Amino acid sequence: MIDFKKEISKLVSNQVESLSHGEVEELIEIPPNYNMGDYAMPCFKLAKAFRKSPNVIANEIVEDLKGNELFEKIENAGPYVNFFVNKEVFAQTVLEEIFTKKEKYGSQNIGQNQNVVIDYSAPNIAKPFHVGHLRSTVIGNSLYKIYEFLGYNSVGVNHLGDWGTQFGKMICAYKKWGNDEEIEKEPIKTLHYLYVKFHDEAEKKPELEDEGRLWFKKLEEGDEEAIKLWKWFADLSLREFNRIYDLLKVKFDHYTGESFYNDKMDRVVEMIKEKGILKESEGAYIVNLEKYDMPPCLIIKKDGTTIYATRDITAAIYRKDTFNFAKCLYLTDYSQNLHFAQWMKVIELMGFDWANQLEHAPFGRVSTEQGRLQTRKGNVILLDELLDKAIEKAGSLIEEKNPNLKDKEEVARKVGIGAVIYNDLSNNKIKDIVFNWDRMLSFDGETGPYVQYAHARANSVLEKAQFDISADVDYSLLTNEDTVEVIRLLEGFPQVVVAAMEKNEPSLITRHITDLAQAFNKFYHECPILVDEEELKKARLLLVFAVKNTIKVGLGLLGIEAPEKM
RNA sequence: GCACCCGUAGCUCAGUAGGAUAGAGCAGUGCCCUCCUAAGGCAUGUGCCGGGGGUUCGAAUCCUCUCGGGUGCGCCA
Repeated sequence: MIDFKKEISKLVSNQVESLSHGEVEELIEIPPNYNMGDYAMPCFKLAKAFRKSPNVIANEIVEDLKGNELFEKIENAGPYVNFFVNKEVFAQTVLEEIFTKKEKYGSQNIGQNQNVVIDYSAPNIAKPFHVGHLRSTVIGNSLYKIYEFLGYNSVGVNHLGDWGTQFGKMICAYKKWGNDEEIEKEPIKTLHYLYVKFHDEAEKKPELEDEGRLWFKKLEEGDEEAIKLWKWFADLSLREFNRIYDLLKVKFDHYTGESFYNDKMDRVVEMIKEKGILKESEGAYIVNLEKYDMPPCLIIKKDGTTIYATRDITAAIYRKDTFNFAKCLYLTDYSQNLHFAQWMKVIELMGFDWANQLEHAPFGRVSTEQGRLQTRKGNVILLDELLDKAIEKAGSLIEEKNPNLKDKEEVARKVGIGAVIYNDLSNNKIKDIVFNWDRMLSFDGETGPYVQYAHARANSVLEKAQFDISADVDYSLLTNEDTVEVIRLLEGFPQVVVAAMEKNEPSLITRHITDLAQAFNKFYHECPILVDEEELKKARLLLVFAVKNTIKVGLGLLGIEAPEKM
């Protein structure tokens, strides 16, 4: 595949001796408007070195570059040199590449099989799975696929919140008010009700708190009854979580939650102590981080028990030992920024040279118009409810628009879920989200269904054509503006995937395939595909194939399915 | 109080390793289905880019101050 940017750098650096390849490549940009060319090079920065005005320099470069077959025109526009690529060559290089690579278009072996551990989702046992948890789940799932696509070996870890004082409280509440039948019927709802009730009661009778802590102590000491109940709660919760993961098509390689590290923390605390950085303070043990402008990292609480930082440090060491990762990524909301900065600094202070391979990728928080999501106060939007509503809406739209569709239920699931995932992956992840049902269930404009629809349309044309697609077409037929715009977006896709990985930002892909769908819809409207002229039909079908293929790859990287029909 | 993040059109947001006239979608209005899926396309208006100052040939983008919102700051995770 010809890289036009590189070709320009080559040309210019050959002409202008004092400039290297790389230097030129950094200067090249894409003009705000295509009537100014496909690529442009501003000459301001050369003005000083050459002691000439940028306009004169641009003009001279243009004179030197005349007559290159890759470009139909190289023009001087004030201080800019504008490059217009040869559209035929451009179409050929892009479409041949896609036709050859197909579902691998955009993939690369950047990772060289190195392991990347991705820690995502991590819901709390016995608590409802609400829209707040959705973000970590879908962002992590998407990054999992993106890293794989770029040649890494992704390891997905669900670091379940399955340990802590809260489980002592749960057991206590269960012993007092629990009913097995109700729990089996609606596990999380009932368990969560018990948990809330416990807190309400504890406000009146504080001694309940002690009782809860006692049960947690029993749990930590391996008390048979406590363990049995804890395990029961965990199994019930997981069963419900898995229903959601199945709907979302999200998978994990490991479900090693917090409890997994119980017997591994002593050794790590010992290591911190040996390094001489563990200090006693106010009855607890900390690592002082004053030097790094951070509050201390708490390792051991006053009562001798561990805390989540201890578990995170332990888990990181375990993961390094087990997977020898090149990178370990954590997807949580930004309220944990300080926590991650602290314990990662501790890893560094422990002398682990891989500390810089740990990376926290924070995202924004979800709230409702009523304010923050609070499970305890009932201000939650449950994920099952959201997913069900989205699927239901997709279903009724199918009834309305395409009642003869096959596999209606399956398509409704793909479209409904697609809308929800897309919604979460469409903006920069750091932005907060105020949940809004109308927005979430909108299927028009920049939405998942819009992109899926473009894909289904493309597929439909290909099916109707009954034609063996080939890359042996007359590329001079693919040079009108609506067509070229589509090809430009196809061409840009691989770089966007890389950027999405580098910034841990799936939304870059979301935006790009939305633009592609948009350009395709326009092309579809303007340029009839199944025309009588065989050569034109053949050429356009190749383009349609390339679009369908690229949208499908892009959606796949987001964890969104692409129905063939909808 | 200190630290970090966010502030762009009525709403939701792109654009921020400085570059040419700041872009989409939604909402509103008006067109387009004898034509490959109208979940679509086309047209139409809107911007002290929160505000002041600075750096620069050039700032939504960098620096600084300031205002508004969010988050965090020792025994929850």
